[in-house]
Amino acid sequence: MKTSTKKKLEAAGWRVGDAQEFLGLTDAEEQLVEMKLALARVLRGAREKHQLTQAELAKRVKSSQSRVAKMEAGDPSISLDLLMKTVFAAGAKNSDVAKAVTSPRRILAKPA
Amino acid sequence: MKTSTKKKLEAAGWRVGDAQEFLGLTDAEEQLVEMKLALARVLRGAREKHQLTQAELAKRVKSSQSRVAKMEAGDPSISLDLLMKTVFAAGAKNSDVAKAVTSPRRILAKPA
DNA sequence: TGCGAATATGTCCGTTCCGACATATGCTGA
DNA sequence: TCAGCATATGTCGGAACGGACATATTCGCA
Repeated sequence: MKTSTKKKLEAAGWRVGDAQEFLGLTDAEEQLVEMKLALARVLRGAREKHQLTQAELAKRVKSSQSRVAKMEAGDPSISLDLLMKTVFAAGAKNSDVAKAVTSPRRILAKPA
Repeated sequence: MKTSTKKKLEAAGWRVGDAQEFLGLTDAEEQLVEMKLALARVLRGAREKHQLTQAELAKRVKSSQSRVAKMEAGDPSISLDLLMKTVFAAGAKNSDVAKAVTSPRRILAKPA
C-alpha cells in the first residue's frame, strides 16, 4: 500500500491491516479449497462424459490411477497444477472450468 | 493438430489417434501454462489496483516478496496453488480469474 | 543527481507432492 | 457365486516447490 494512502486512512481513524489481512488470507485459502472441490467434480464429469477410465486418463497425463482417484475425491495431497492439467486432459471445456471458479457450488457433472 | 499435418501422418502410415492423445496431453499442459501467464497478469493488476506492494501482499499469504515477484514474472517454479491463492488474496474478483481461464490472451491488468 | 523504496534475481535446504506400486473394496454380468 | 474390471486407499523414495535470505536493479521524488 502506498504510504500516502495509508496515512490518509490512518488520519481518518482506520487501523490499517491486521484483521483484514487475516481475513483476506483465510478467504483466499477457502476460495482455493472450494475451487479445488469444484474442479474435482468437473473432472469426474468430463471423464465420464468421454467414457474414460481413471487408468486411461492417468496415462494421458503421465500419472497413475490412484492419483486420479484422489483428484476426484478432493484429496488435499493433490496440487492445483495436477488437477487443472488433468481436467483439461479429460476434455473439459474452458467454460466448465470458468464456472467452477465463479460459482463453485453450482458445478455439476453432466453425464454424456 | 493441423488437418494437413494429420493427412501427412496418415499417408505415412501413422495411427493418428495415438499421436493426438500425445498432443492432447501437450494441449493440456499448454493450456495450463497459458492460464498461469494470464493469472500472473491478473495478479499484477489486482495488486496495483489495491495499491499493495509485493512485500505487503507476500505477508498476506505468508510468502516472501521474491516469490510474489516471480509469480508476476510467470516464473515456472511457482505452483498454480500459490499463484491462485495469491490472486485471491490480492483481491481479484472471481470473474477476473474466470476470464483468465476462458480467454487467457485477452486478460489485461486494468489499473484502478 | 542521489537516496530510499519497490521490484527483480539467485541460492539454500526443509517440506510437500509426485509417480510407482501394492492391495483393498466395489460393481456388473455370466 | 465369483471372475474381471473399475475405483479407492496406503506407502515409499525422489523430484519439485516452498520460505527465508542475500543481493542486484529499477523507479520516484526531494
